[in-house]
Amino acid sequence: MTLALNPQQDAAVRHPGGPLLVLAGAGSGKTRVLTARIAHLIRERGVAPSRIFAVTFTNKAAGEMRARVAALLGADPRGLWIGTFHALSARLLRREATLLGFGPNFTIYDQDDSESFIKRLLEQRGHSPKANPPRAIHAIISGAKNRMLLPEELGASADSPLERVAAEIYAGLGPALRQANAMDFDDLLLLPLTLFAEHPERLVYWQRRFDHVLVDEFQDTNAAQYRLVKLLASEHRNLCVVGDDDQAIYGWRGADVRHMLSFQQDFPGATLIKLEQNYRSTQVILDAANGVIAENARRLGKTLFTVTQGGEPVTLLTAADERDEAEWLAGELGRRAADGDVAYEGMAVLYRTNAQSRPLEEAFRFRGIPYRLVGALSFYERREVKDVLAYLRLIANPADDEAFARIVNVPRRGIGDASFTQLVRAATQWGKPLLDAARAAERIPDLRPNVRAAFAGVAGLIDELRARLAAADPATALEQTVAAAGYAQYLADEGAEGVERIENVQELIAGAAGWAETAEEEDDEAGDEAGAEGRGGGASLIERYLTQAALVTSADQGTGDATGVTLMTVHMAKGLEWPVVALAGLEDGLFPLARSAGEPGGLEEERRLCYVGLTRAREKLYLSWARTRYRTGRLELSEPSRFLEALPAGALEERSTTPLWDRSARAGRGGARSGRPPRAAPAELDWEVEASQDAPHYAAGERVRHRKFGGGVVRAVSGSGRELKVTVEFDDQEIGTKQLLVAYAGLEREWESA
DNA sequence: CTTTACCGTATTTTT
DNA sequence: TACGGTAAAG
Ligand SMILES: Nc1ncnc2c1ncn2[C@@H]1O[C@H](COP(=O)(O)OP(=O)(O)OP(=O)(O)O)[C@@H](O)[C@H]1O
Repeated sequence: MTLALNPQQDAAVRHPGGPLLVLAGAGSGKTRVLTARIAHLIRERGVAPSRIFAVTFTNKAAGEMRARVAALLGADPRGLWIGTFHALSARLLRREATLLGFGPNFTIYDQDDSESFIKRLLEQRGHSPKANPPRAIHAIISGAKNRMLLPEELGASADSPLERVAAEIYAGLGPALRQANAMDFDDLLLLPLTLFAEHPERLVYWQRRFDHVLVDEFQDTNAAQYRLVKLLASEHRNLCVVGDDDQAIYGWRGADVRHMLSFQQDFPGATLIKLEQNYRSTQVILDAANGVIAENARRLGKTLFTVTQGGEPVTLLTAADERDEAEWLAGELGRRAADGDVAYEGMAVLYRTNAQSRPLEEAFRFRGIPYRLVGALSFYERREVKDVLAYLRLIANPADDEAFARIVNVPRRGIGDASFTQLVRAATQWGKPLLDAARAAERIPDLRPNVRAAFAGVAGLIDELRARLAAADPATALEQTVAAAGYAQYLADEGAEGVERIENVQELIAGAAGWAETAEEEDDEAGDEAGAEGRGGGASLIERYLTQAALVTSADQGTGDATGVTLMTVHMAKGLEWPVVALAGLEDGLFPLARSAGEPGGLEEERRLCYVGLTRAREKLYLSWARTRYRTGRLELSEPSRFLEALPAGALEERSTTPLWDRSARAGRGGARSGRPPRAAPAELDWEVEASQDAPHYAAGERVRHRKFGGGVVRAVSGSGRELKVTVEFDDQEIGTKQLLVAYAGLEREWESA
């Protein structure tokens, strides 16, 4: 099997060696090139899979690329190192942990773990978590780590009290994590660099360990990541990176597009290949995307063409509110599916923020349209899943204080804050992990006997589980743990919600069993490496399972089985494609999101994000915005996104859910040039016309009906034109009396609807 | 120590 | 609106 390639793609795939930068726009086949190149290296150039280090943006992308390489080769590329930076670093660090003062069984702390770890650190150091939200502290520390700043450097540049505290906590965080034998996400990227700096011979080893390094989505590489691949490739210089500066959307996380420029300086003589043919989208879609991105000033400059001329016009929908928007999209996608040209699996609705998913879900459910929500919450972030995994973590790593803190009183054992604080005090004093302190609870002063027994009981439970299950497979270990801890009973006591949680735990166990089946195949490879690296045995199955669980995100899940229309943020859609794509919530303030547009370079990043969203579509693109939207419980009035102004008028088809708001109805008025998005018309005039048509006649005492609040009586009228407000006393006592803007409230006179 | 109730704050995006 | 964290009560 082979992949069709154009000459430029082919040149990149067959590039003999040395630094190679593939710079290309959306849908030009960058990922395809990377895949084909890996297969080419293995098959045509005789490179052993285990000597290739390939970085993808998500675990899912890694899995897919691996599968495609396997299909091209006709055999699984056993031993291939492919994964995200975090996953690959973790794998490397498992083999090098001892040199860095960690055990090979270290735990990986996710954001939740890190935040609550920081919270305990704050409390220990007498800082109030209220005045210093752990979330904010963690964000500051993480930002510093991403910029590769040391605690002292952060402290020196701190100009707010919060930053000062963050610097102090940062200084204590490293040692504390080391004591817990744990690393956070940022450490995974930084510690390999530390290793190489402190142990140059290990750098040499790893430089010789791989012959080729490849990086996908290079534009979203941060400083530590870039440094890592630079170091790994600095001897053989076989570094192939592919990226698109217009799709750099993780600047807020420390990624820096400028690496695309420095690449050619860091690797003099690097080959540059540009791919200019887009194979994904119709001309119409490409024109729309190009129109938007053209407004960015800071670009490397690329051209992009397609042979798929024409195409369906882009539909721009104006909706009254977010429910209206969702209902229209659901109806439209349903209609399209019924027509039979595209299945639900070939459709996606993308949006800027996760909060926007709710009305969409409701609309899809209402119409019975299957959908697949790729949410903010990963399965592994659910409370019950984290609880059970915390037990497993303690089995693997008894020093994992965060895990211990999590389960010490779960299920309830009568251990409260006061007792726990005593335990922490003792552990700190002894310089021991919490589990050790609990085991020695009889030596802790000022504890009630039952609490003492409870501590000893947890410690005994963990010890017993570890003795019995340390070498077991993850599914068995989880199952036995849940049984021994009485966790299922604990959930069952929570009632209806607990039942769902129990199901999730069962799903976790089933998932672990499935994971072990695929993981065992990689096992011989791990054995080989253990020999090659001269470190006895690789990570245990449980350790590897936990690593995977910590690094798997929501984007990686919901892969196969549950099918339907995909709902996800634009960020998570990077690298994906569907025949039909809807980009929803295109309102100023939401997309571009006001908060990020305010930051330096923020608006351009928002625009790139929009470009990413638009270029996910192959055949048909819907864009939509809502005049009003509930945000944080408050009703917001919106203007269409400024990005819509950049759309070429030619192939735009405008729709509106409300005839009154249909611009064609007002087309006769001067000033509204045809084909321009609504924002181009003077907003002031629009609103006045609408308000005067819609709501001239309200009077006190009149019965009205609100789509959300139900029926009520008008008590007062104030303002005029677009400011016209009515005070309505609703029948529902819970709702009470509200003042509403007539222009937006969607009020009806009750007799009209009756 | 546990449960409940209320209040304040928060939603940007994710490894 | 909704969750999480805190305060007060049981
Ligand atoms: N030479 C080719 N012939 C046919 N189809 C191709 C060719 N190259 C790429 N494609 C198709 O174009 C689409 C986009 O390819 P791919 O995902 O590799 O692009 P990309 O540059 O990584 O895109 P993006 O940057 O937007 O994620 C895929 O459906 C792929 O199969």
